[in-house]
Amino acid sequence: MPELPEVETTRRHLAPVLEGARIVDVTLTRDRMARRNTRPVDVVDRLEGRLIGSVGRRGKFLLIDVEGDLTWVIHLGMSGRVRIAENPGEPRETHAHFTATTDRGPQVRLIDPRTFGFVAVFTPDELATDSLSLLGPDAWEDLPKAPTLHSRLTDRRVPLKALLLDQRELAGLGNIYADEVLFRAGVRPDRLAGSVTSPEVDRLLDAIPVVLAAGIESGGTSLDDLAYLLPDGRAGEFLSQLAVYGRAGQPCRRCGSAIERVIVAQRSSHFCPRCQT
DNA sequence: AACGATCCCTGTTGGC
DNA sequence: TGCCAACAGGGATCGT
Repeated sequence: MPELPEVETTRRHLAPVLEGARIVDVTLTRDRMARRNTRPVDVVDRLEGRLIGSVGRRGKFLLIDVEGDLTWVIHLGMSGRVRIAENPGEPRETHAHFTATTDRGPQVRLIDPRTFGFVAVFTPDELATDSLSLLGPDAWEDLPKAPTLHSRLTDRRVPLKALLLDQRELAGLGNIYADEVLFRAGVRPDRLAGSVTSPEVDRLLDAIPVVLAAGIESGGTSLDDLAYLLPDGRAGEFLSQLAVYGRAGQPCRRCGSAIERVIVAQRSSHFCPRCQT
């Protein structure tokens, strides 16, 4: 599941390929992938022939500056990945629904079997009215200070994990890294947000950059063959470092207790019953 | 307003 | 072996 570390890894691969390049051809073979634009054809028309500026990221969204005051948005959803084909002649992958060819040769492809991801090209007005504008601070670049986060938690009756997953509160954490952060902070995912103490807030804010840095350093988490891969086709290597996600029944790496799995906020959640309270 | 539930989509998995 | 229901989940949307 592409989360902040996977999207950041993708961004770092895309930047040298796209920045300063001109898009010479765009193909969209599945309209659903462009559903955020009023007309899917806008994605093609607004990219073709245009010069690309900086490749940025906010939360799990890639935000790419395009000549003409446009913003090219890519979201990977749950099964999306970017593939950089050095030669546009390379056979098109199954589920490669969108391609953009640069004047330098390489081709950027968006592959997404479940099509929960999307690609859009927004004018400033469209960007401002899209739900993108509701995104909270980026968990990597713009992590809030303890008093700010604590004030967002007080009086909230949702499970803490639900709040960590809410992209309007904090942008970037998904199901895997939320579980990993909660383990490192020693807090259960089903704890009510309003019950989190000051020391626990401090531990959460300490844990977030550590977990995200490790994920980025490893190139993200590739769960299986279907899942996320780096734009060069390699697998991310964070899977082997996961403390709790996907480890139900296995011994906690810290205390040896069996990792438990429960449903919180309609998502599978993994935690150590002894290390997390 | 806050919160929970449901839906979208399809490859994979597990039960019979 | 083959069939099929259940499952995975980010985010939008709807109901309470």
